Amino acid sequence: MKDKTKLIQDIREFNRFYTRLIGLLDGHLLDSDYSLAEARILYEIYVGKQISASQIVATLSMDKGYVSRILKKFEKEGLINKQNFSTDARVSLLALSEKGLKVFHTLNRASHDQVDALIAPLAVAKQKELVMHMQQIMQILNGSGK
Amino acid sequence: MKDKTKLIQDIREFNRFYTRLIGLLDGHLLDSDYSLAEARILYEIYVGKQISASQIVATLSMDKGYVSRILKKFEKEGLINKQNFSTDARVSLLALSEKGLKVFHTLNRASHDQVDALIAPLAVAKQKELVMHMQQIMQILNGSGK
DNA sequence: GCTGATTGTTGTCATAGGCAACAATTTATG
DNA sequence: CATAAATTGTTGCCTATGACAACAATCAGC
Repeated sequence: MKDKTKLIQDIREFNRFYTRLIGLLDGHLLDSDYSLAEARILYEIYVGKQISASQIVATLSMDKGYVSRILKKFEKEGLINKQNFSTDARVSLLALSEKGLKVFHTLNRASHDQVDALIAPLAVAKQKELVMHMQQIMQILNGSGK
Repeated sequence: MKDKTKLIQDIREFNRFYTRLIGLLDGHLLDSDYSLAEARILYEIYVGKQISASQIVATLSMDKGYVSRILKKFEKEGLINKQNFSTDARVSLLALSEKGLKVFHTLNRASHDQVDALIAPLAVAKQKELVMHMQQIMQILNGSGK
């Protein structure tokens, strides 16, 4: 069982590597008016279509007070619409407004371009290999690539 | 060139996946007395053996004022030793003290155990596959797996 | 020797974001 | 059915995070 330690060390090396990479991507991205947390929440609302605050809290592992404040800000800026959830009066279902969609697309484009620049130097075959490895990792770690 | 967009989307999905994963690992880890930034700096000093503050700033992409303060705290707590660098009076070379090593090993062990728990459910063959994919990704992205 | 770059320190400040108390509601349990 | 326990979301409070700029000391190049 000695080389289990080696495996773990290798994984942690990758974690450090990817922490740095994501840090660079996210960091440069944030010349926008929105924080990383805000961008992630915006993304969750976008894909969730009709999503509750507690779902966002769960999937992003964020503090519910923090999320509540950000959502309030979004609402004040007119980025989201709230809608009552039929069977539970405590929850509202959130969706992006037109303006919210515009902001999302702006951030989305910037993030897209970041990744584009990252893989631009690679041959297309390498790019495909890269994605394949990523999907394999997701599949191994949680049993689903999607 | 339509499927370059698809590739980029897949990469970004992996980035979100791994952001969440690292967030969970790091988050749970921080029941310690040290912040994530402090742990990362401690790690850099550990592997760098004799490392300067500016090197830490460069490799971790952190603000130099921020790093300076953390190093001052480390020094006050007796975690590191400073040593004059022969050919440049501005820089000090940093190394972990005995106490610093102890703290590092504590954090290191906790981080190790986190990863251990993560891969524990997997068959050994799957664990090896996982590491292989990670190393491939590092190699593709920066031309070196180490 | 002077000018510009580099290393590190410090002051200042905005914000991020955790924690706990709370009201409103829903669910479970007797 | 009534009461207890759990859940959703809001808010107050507070500390740590971490950016930015000004600065002194030193170093490198012309």
